[in-house]
Amino acid sequence: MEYTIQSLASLAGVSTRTLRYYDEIGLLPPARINSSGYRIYGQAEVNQLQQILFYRELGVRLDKITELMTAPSFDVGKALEDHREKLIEKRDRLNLLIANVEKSLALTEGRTKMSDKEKFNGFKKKLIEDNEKVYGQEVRGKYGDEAVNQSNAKLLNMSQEDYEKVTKLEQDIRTALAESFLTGDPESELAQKAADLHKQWISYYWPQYSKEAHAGLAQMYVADERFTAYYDKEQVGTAEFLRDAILIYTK
Amino acid sequence: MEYTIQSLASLAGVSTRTLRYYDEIGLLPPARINSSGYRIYGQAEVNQLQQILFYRELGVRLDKITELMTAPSFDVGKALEDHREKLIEKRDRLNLLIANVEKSLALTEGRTKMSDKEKFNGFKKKLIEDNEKVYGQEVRGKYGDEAVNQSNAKLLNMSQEDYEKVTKLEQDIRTALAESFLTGDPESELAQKAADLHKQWISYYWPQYSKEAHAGLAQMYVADERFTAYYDKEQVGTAEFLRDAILIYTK
DNA sequence: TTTGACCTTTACGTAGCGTTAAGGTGTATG
DNA sequence: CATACACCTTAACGCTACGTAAAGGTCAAA
Repeated sequence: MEYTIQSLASLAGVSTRTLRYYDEIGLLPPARINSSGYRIYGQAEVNQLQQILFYRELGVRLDKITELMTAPSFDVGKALEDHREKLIEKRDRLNLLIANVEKSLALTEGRTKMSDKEKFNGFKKKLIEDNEKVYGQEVRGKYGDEAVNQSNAKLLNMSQEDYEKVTKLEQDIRTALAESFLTGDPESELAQKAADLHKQWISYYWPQYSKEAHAGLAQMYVADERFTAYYDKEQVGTAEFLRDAILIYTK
Repeated sequence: MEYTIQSLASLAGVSTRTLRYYDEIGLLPPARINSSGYRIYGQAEVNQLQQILFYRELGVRLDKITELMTAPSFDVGKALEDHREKLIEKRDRLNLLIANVEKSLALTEGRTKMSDKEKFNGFKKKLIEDNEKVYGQEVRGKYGDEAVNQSNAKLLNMSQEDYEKVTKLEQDIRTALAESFLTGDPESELAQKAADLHKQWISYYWPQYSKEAHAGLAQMYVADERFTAYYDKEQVGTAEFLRDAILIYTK
């Protein structure tokens, strides 16, 4: 299949000016020039353009792309794998930004607090600076990075202060629960304190607190074995006890 | 908290040149100038800068940003919601690109075929062209409040029949989730199906279903490591993916 | 008092095109 | 046949969002 400049441009979603410019700088010369001086592109150019657009999407400068693609060691398969990795990183960054915007929304509604540092989560793009390392060199970390990335994402989104509070709340809940469980009375002051702590705790994670949802979660603490196992770890029956305390609390 | 130009720059991950330029074009003048002529930024400027960076991330031109943010009708909450929407669109585009690169990889290995048109999937960005529509206009569809489900409270004790249904639902969710995760797109039909199945599932436990509570639970799926561990057991990132799917589902 | 990390303004440079302008080519239609 | 019209060409200037000096004030610590 052969393409004129416009047909290739509209195929790829770029302007004809862009294609002429890429020709001008030697990044993507057409396969041939016909008798009227028209640029004619072929299959190889289609594939090269795709490569170029991947690099461009990742913020690589055009002269760098030229350098990379004209190198004798250029390996399409390897390049594609690099693209994949970088695109996933970029998506992760976007996920951070989305988490950021969501927390900022909660902030405007007074549902949470946010440190100034948090407000710029996801914006700092070492990504582009790192392009040289990634595309210039061979070595890269393994896929384990992704797991680390994602687990960090949730912590990053929480200020250090918040994180400490949440951790302390978890501890307090466990203590209050263990003690009040001994009384056997979910209406007792201590059991209700545990329920209240629990409310505070979920308030860190939920966009807005409601009694119904809290009660619903309590039901699930018994229905869902994941929870049951967690709460009953020390003492069988604790999950059920907490559920009862919360049901009373939210009544 | 007050910031000098450099402290704000490093906080936000931009250059001091950028901040001076933003001052120069009237996009972000400092809160005040001290006796030595230094720019001093305050809390309001921190928040404005965050807004600016969101717009910039989405490819909005600086003069347009100035125009938007100095308008008397500018509403931070509304802007943030727009950001969220556009960021999600951008992430969707990235997911397309990732799918594209993966298919291209398969192509180089001779495992598949690919039309020239497919090769540019995800590159065409109507995104930026649409910015005016999204940011230029005021009116946005307000998501209509769904009539509250006034059904009776669910009984904790399930019938044998219910139990089987619930067990099957759990299995279905896992399957739908695992499959849709591969697409990487929480808006995909399959991912939304998973979210719907999840709704049915919690409806067995909750006294009444509400979108807010559902969304809240979704948040917790990422925030609470018990859930995260459960969903990420087979595939890291699944909890996050489910959260995104539910957040879209409940929007 | 000197160092060195800050800050200032001014000004020129740049990447990656967008946008005319002035003109040639190809073909379908009156 | 001509003429309209959608294509193509080169040339050249313009633009955005800064990067990068250069030349010089400010300020806390040594």
